[in-house]
Amino acid sequence: MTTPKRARIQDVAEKAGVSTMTVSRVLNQDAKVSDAKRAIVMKVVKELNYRPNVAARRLASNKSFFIGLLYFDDLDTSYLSKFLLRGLKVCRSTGHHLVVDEVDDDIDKSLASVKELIEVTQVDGIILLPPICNHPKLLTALQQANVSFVRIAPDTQLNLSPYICMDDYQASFEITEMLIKQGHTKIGHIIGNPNQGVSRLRYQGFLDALRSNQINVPPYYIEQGLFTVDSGMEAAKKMLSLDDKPTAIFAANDAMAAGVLSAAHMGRISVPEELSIAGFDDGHLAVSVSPNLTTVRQPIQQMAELAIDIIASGKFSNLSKANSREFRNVLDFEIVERNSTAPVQVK
Amino acid sequence: MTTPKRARIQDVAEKAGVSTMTVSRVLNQDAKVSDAKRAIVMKVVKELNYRPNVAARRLASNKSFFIGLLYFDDLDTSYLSKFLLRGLKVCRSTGHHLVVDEVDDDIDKSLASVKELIEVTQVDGIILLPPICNHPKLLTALQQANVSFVRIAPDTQLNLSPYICMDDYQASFEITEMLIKQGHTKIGHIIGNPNQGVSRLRYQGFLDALRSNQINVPPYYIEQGLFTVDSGMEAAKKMLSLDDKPTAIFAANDAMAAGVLSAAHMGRISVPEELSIAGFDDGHLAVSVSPNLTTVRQPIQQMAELAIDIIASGKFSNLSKANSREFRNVLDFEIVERNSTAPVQVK
DNA sequence: ACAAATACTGTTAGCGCTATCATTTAGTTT
DNA sequence: AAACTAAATGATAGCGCTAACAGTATTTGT
Repeated sequence: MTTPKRARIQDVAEKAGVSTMTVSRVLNQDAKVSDAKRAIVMKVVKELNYRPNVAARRLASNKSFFIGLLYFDDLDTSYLSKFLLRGLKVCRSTGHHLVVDEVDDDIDKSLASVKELIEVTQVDGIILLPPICNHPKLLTALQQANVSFVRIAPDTQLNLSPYICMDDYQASFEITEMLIKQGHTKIGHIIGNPNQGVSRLRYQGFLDALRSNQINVPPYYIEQGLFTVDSGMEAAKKMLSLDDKPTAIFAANDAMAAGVLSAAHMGRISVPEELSIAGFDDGHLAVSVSPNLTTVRQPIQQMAELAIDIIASGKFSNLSKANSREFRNVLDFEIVERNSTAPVQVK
Repeated sequence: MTTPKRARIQDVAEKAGVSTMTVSRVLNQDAKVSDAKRAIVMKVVKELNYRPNVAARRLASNKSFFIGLLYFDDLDTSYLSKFLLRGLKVCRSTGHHLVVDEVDDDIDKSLASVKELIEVTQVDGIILLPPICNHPKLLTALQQANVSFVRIAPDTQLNLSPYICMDDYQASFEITEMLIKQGHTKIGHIIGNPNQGVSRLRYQGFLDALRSNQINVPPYYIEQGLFTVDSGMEAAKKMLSLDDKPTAIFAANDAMAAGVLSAAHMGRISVPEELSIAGFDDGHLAVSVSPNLTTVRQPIQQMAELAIDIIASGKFSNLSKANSREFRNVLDFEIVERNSTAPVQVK
């Protein structure tokens, strides 16, 4: 019965012929270690398959190793779960612990809950998902509590904290151009919830793609939506009841695109033959409807990794300078072509 | 600048006039404490707003306070995220930490990953979501590793571990009866993935509801599906191309019901006027399609709470006896009526 | 009434790691 | 080369909690 006891820092220290502190320093990226010792320590760590005991480290260092994750209650579960799962995975490797909390419209109650969370868990930092990453009261509260935070896809006060986003404008531009390349000129757009900045960016990208291709669309090809399935359906119903129907509709997210699809079904309009539909997000809804949606894939997992890395590595102090390279992180997106779009049918 | 330092166990002990061990015992539900001392300790804990330091507790008790959560990669994200979010919430209150891992078809690789997880994190227990809670190799591996585990909705080897489920048969029976009460007699059913036991149970509930209402349906009203949107659509296409169409279709999950809906749209069949559709699960898909689906709500959150409680409380030793009350947990479901079902139209 | 079992409470010694400060070594200056 | 500074390393003392055992009070049995 050989119980393969876990190696402790002392075992590593002894085998490497150094003190435990030196091992600790190597493991914590402390600069003050000679390259020679660093190398041998690393070697022994590998050999012994040593992994620091998180609890001991936490106890001794008085850091919580907790990271808060705040999201708004109407956030798409697909977005959330992608972020969460990757986040949990990264946390596992760094020994951190995600503390997830929901924020809702009752802002006072939510603020209280967030404060409680901070106090109880002593989080090392907080990640704010959209759209609450723009909530002024919340941001103020976090600053007052003196907690570091990283925001995902914020659209206001960009100098307030490090943030991670993708280029919504560019993605929107490109997916619109894709429709144009397929021969579409009558392209409609359903704008997202006006409370969220991305709606504006996506709308702008759409407009600019049209302009740079010398295409004009009439005002009734533009509808205001709310990022919900229903709002997309309503908007599409209007457009599709026109005599001069669009041949393609680009909705600012997948949920609204799904709504467009429903409207098309009801109106006996076949997709993609008579109408191409493009969405945005690539959540799981995109492949749950038929036909599957052409859409923009957001790099959610990468965002999660980066966000946690920023907090976990404690890069915050240097990041306060809003100009640091790591302060603004703009990640790449990907356009996913599926069956809801096709070249215009020539009659 | 009064930094409201966190109270330690010693502060509580002193104020309560007892030793730290007594406080510890009270906090850890140890029986051997007099009611009088227990009461005063509790009182002081409240007064001081004392919360045990998780790291210290973990270090001293040599328990990991980690709980593993294993899921299969094609599990509906809505199911997963519901479970996860509630689980994380409960964990926060108990000081535990969820470690989530995905299992896929490559069973050997997955087993290795699970073993690694167990070794690295020293989990106190593992929660298995369906359908992997039935995987023989995995179960064997866990037993060999001597890890406690709780299964959610298992359908084989029920004596192997504590489990939590709902009465799929009964729910299926009731939702079918609901259709019958609405006047439907031509009711179709799409069976779920035959690899998952719940498919059988739901099918059986459907059949028995018909039988107990003296309704007969022809064999071509029953189709085999795979729990996917596509399989539901294909199955529905067949049924809806019959001369003698059903007036209602009950699909064994929401994804297939969404497929039925797509098929109906394509076939220009209006829902619910000409066809009622019922699903099962009440994931977020149920309200993303139009019309929203009538379905069965699974008590996922409750399952998560219970599962974690079982592991966190370490009730395992006594639970080994398969007959213990806490071993088998069957929770209540709820039938959610939405707009995809309606009384039969009289012609 | 006294031994023996039982119920309760306290004492002590770490758990594995890092902060802090003391010490040693290497590098510079004059 | 002595005197000083800076860099690298080590020794020590906990972090806050619980396991293990040692008591002390209470109850039970005979």
